[in-house]
Amino acid sequence: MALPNGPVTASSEAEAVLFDLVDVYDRAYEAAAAELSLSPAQACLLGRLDERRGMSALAEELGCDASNITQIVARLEALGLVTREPNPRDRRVRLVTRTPQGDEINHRFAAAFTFARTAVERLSPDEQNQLTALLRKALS
Amino acid sequence: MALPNGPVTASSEAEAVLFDLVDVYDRAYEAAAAELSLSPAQACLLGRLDERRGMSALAEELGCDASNITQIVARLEALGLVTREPNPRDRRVRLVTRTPQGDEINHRFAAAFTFARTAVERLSPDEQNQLTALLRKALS
DNA sequence: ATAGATACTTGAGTCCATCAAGCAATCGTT
DNA sequence: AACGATTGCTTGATGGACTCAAGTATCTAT
Repeated sequence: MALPNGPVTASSEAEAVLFDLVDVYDRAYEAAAAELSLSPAQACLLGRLDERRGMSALAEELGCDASNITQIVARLEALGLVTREPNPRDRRVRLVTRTPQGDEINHRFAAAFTFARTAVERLSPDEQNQLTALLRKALS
Repeated sequence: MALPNGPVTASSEAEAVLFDLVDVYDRAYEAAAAELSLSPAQACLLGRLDERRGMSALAEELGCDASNITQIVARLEALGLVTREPNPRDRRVRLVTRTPQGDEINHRFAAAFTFARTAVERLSPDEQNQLTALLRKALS
């Protein structure tokens, strides 16, 4: 389990609840990945492959170094969840695609990561809209 | 930068905003730590030392293995931010304490991690209460 | 006094992450 | 068409976080 990203001292109740949320969310994500023997990074990457993508596109999207993607994709490939095919239109690019097995695992991961969904579902539709509006404002 | 913990597909707008929040929060935490040349785990641990604690207390509080704490504390000690003193009442225990320098760094980290604070401050007091209530309900 | 629990460390192994260096393919310019 | 620069990716090295298994020292309970 990754250590939580807690504030040193919360300056308000809202801030404390925010921290709780982030912590529980991250742990739930990690736990869901672990159920399928994936690391969070692997689960994340697998989830971004609804369309095939080049490695640098993934690196940019995920905000990390390309060589990091190389490693993670290599492990996913070794697990049979992903393939790397050359792009005929630009032979520098290697297109990453989920295998059928990768689709299956990705689907099961989506089912296992219930946290965000069930949290939202504890709220009425009205409350969901309020929450969305408040968070959007807080994030702006 | 750690890869984000995004849901495979968001089932609602609220869920998508939740994910955004977590992602931005985590990145801000990491960036604040990086400003002080700390890893997120180091910043987190340093923040838990307002009172001195034994290693296993820290491990339990943070939800990880004791040997992980040993390592992180060793690095913080090498940086001069923390000391390990034997507990005279139980010589198995090694009490971890922030040094004055550790206090200073911890204080600067708290100042650097503005994300949660400023996000909350974009809301009126009323809205802050609403948000707190909604998140509490969602987390229950 | 001894057996068992507790606190911590060490060592080995995996993964994530970053940086520097390198190769191959493409692009832009002339 | 050819050259240099850029782009896409990989490799190798390094470091931190994390886990597990094994080990030592101390404490507790009987």
